Amino acid sequence: MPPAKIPALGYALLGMLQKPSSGYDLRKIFSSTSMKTYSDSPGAIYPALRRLERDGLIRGTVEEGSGMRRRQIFRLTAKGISELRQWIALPITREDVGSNLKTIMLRFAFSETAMSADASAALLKSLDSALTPYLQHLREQLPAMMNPAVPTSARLSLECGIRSFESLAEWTHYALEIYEKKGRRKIGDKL
Amino acid sequence: MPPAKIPALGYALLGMLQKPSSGYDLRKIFSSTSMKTYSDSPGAIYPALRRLERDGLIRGTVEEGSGMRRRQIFRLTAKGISELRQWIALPITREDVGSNLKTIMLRFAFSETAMSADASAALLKSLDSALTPYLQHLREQLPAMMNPAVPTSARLSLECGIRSFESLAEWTHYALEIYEKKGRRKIGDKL
DNA sequence: TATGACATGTAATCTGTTACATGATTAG
DNA sequence: CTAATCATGTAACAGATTACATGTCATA
Repeated sequence: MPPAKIPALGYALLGMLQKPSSGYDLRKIFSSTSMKTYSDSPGAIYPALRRLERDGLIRGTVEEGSGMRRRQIFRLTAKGISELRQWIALPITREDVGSNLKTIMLRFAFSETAMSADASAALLKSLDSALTPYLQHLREQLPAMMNPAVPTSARLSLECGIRSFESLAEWTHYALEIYEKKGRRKIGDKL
Repeated sequence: MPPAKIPALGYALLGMLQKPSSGYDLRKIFSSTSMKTYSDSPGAIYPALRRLERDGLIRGTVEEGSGMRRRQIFRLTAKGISELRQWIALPITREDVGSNLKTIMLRFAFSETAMSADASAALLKSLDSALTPYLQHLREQLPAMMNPAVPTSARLSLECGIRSFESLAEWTHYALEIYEKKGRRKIGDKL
């Protein structure tokens, strides 16, 4: 079996399955949070779960509690955990920042429980490195937009992008500080 | 023919076709800008153009310049222009802010040329109205994340979202100010 | 016991991705 | 002339959306 390409929805499911859940549980969580971007329709989630099970990344067991409705609980297999970790730890490129930001944030959100606080901090550093050249690239496009022939709304759209990535860079530094403090506290505890 | 659902890629093409272009031109623009989110592969763009033509929203004419390669130039039809305008002017809901932000920004970027500066300002006001309750909803989730059982990375992800929407709200006000200044200047010119 | 919410799914359709194919034109 | 690039596409496939289908359990 070659590595098998898993779409974003699949990884979102893997990440959520760090806590064993039924398809219905997952759907509820997806539709009530921003994860609904990855789809919250049964026609997407159930087939995706079946594919993950087919590929040996999760395993479902039918729960037979007395007086309970039939529910199938899915759990990560060892293979599923390692696939999830490998996906989280993927290096972040300039292109990712532009097109897969949501996925990057999802990886970060999962990183601490699936791996460690150190892995979370490493992801943030990787993001910061990708962010710097990306922001520079955006800023370089600004002078061309100052041409009066370019409509104001097009220039403002670019400015919106620049601001949002600046804000993301600030958050990255803020988040890194928190992990650094945590690290120091942990060392302090040992003394 | 019922209104015919047009996917995001279709609207992105309609917007870009405010300037008549060939499929190849469009592909180049898409792959060199952030529009690549809507796909830059020929297998998506050419079929999408054909669908738009089938629905009477654009019309292609083969260009026969001497010593030029065969190129088909697509233009918006009257129906295409009105479909584009109607899409741009769609009201913005709280849900849109969470899941279709990219599309909203695309609509804004097109708004001034396809409609007017007034329409751009109206879109910004609509965005601002949707943003306020959405931000409130995000902020309400924060206390639950302060529970030490919740991993830091999950809380930080939420904070990232809050910050990015705060920054978007600031940009909205900044952009609105610019349109208001423009409006005053226009009135001043008439005096 | 009937109504509605729970839990799971399927089928038709559409769109996008990937990878390949084709001819025409320009550069070396 | 031949290699690259321009400009246009096609075919096979995977995945998502929408809408519907099924049975189970709680409650009124």
